[in-house]
Amino acid sequence: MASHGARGRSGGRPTLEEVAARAGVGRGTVSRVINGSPRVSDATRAAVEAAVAELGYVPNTAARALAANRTDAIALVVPEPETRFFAEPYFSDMLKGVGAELSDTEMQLLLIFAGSDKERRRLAQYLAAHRVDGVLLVSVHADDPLPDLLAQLEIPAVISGPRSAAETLTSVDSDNYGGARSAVEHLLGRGRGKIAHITGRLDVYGAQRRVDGYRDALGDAGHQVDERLIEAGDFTEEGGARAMTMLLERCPDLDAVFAASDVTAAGARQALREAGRRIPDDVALVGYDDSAIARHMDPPLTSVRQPIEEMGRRMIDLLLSEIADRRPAVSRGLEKRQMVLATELVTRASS
Amino acid sequence: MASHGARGRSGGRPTLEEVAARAGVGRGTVSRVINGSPRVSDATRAAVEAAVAELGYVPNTAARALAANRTDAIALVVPEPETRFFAEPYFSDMLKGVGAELSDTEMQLLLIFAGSDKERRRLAQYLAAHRVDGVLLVSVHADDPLPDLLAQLEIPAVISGPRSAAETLTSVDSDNYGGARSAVEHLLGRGRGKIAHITGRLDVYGAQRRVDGYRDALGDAGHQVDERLIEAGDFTEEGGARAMTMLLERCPDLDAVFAASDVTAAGARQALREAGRRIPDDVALVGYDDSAIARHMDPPLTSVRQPIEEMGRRMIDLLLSEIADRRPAVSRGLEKRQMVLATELVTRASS
DNA sequence: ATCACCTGTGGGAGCGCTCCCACAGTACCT
DNA sequence: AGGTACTGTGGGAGCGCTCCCACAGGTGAT
Repeated sequence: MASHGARGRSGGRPTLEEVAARAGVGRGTVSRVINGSPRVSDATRAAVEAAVAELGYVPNTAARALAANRTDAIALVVPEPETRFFAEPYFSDMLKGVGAELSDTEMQLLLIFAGSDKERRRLAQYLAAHRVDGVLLVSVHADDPLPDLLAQLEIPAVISGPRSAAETLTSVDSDNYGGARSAVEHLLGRGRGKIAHITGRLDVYGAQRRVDGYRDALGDAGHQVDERLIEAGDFTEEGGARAMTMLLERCPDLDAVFAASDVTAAGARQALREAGRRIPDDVALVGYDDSAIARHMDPPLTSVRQPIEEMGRRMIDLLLSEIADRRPAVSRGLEKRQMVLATELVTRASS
Repeated sequence: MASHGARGRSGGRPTLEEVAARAGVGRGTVSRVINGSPRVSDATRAAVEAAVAELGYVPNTAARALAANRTDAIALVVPEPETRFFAEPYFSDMLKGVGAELSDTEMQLLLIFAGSDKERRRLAQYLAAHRVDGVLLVSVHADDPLPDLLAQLEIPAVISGPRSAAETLTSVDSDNYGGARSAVEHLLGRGRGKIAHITGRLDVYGAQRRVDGYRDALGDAGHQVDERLIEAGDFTEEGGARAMTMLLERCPDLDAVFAASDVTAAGARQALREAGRRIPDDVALVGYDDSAIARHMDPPLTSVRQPIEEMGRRMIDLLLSEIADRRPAVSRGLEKRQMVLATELVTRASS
């Protein structure tokens, strides 16, 4: 009831027109002020700002979007079935970075799930309707058609984790190669000689890069890479346990394992226990992600930490600049659009 | 280039007007069809649908929002500094539920962080501008002004975790009282007699309810509640360790601990180890949340699982029905608007 | 004085929808 | 025959902005 009374005054929230009347200026001038145009005299600007404050004016997004043909919104597209992405710390950390970087802009963040076919069709409609100014893509598989759709629709997009070395989209990634190297070098430095590697899903580019880092770290240290010490995992605990079992069978004398994720390491630990190997006395173990699991494992797990929050921030930076570039029709050309951020090895009792 | 050719035809994406022309009907009729109005003949409907399909028409959200004064968007407001919420499994599970329930509606999901003051001011503006049709509120403290703001603006809202027994907002919660009871009853059933409780932050209503459940479970089993066996924690690992240390000092003969969260239990486990107590032989341990930590703890932790994904789904259900209720001006009155979902005890080796 | 060219400003047109009034057509009463 | 009451449809008005053209008034060159 109270609200009805309040609305009665002028029929709801103040409009730009009412602000103009109050400030004694035209509609165009108010628009210029709230959009930060420099072509307004100081006196006028002050008058408009006062009127805005007095009326508590807030621009109507829908009207603005309709008139200006932009949405001031970006979408974070999440491939839901990919539970790996939802796992701690990835998703929450990235969201923190994204949120932080977005907080001093006017941009909205839309969360879109693209797991099921139905959801994907809906997403395609969204994009076709240009309901967002830009898209953040995470955890995309090599054969996903989404990036091409985005390119075709000319929608600015940034991908986290490029699909391959030849990624065409702007991308942000952590240094999987360097991270793997640092893990292996750490183990070598601890005097370990027979270091095994349980890989991630090899259709994920980052997992491949970790294998590359593993190989090169060994090679550069003068070790011959023993293919029998490499076993494919899939980022899951079961996969880690399975791989570890096979490795122990093949090479009972291994003295260290570098796993492509903490969850994988947890599975490996299980298998090692069951085989009666002590960690780190018999076998040193290193994981990847520095998740809660690593901190709480027994013994606590040495792990490679990715700057995920920072990645989220950088993705927003790049996306916003792509959006800005596109607005004045002429793109600013080919800058360096593949960003790689350093990782950090967090040493704990497992190695 | 291809896309430019396609756009050239009529200057961009097809509009409702173009669909109308193509189908040989008026604008209003097309609007009725795409909004599912029953007042359209079957023949006309078919013609319009054909035209929509041929042109690949997708309604312009901005125009619709402007004309209809609704946004078809809801906001999930996240109090960011509250890292507890971001922790696994809470956030990701809830998001899964929310996403699933939203996937067969036209609603968009906006993620809004309301951590810093700046972000909160921005949020207030959002809400004042009615840029969303409804709000999902999670992890709200007793003294948060946000719920009142929402009520004042008459924006439909659903809260997860009521602020008190007298919560006025529609809420969805898990049965904290029952969950705690089941944990304590389980320990009693295992023959434990001196069961301690490390609480959560007591300014969180759910934490209070867990204390209530703990007390009543003991009382109903004919045990006198020993106040010295209750120690306040804060949902953190350090808090759990601190509380455990104090409990051991005060009551060295305790034989079980019910912790208000898995993280708290992890801290308690640390303190128990350092005091030389074996789990579960000397002291049984039960946590709350059934997080990754519980599964990977050594020994694996018995824990109370909350149906968080289900909570997300129910929140959306309730919110959508509130939004729908509000549309035809007359509210459908006071149904049961406080929903409580059952928990489940997951038994593992720690108890 | 005339012209050119700035800066600052007002306001019309139009973005693509929804809402609602008007009205033709049909059906069924009195 | 005239009334009343539907159903289905067309299209004007208007949502609150941005864009852009027009124009007033100032400044400095010719």
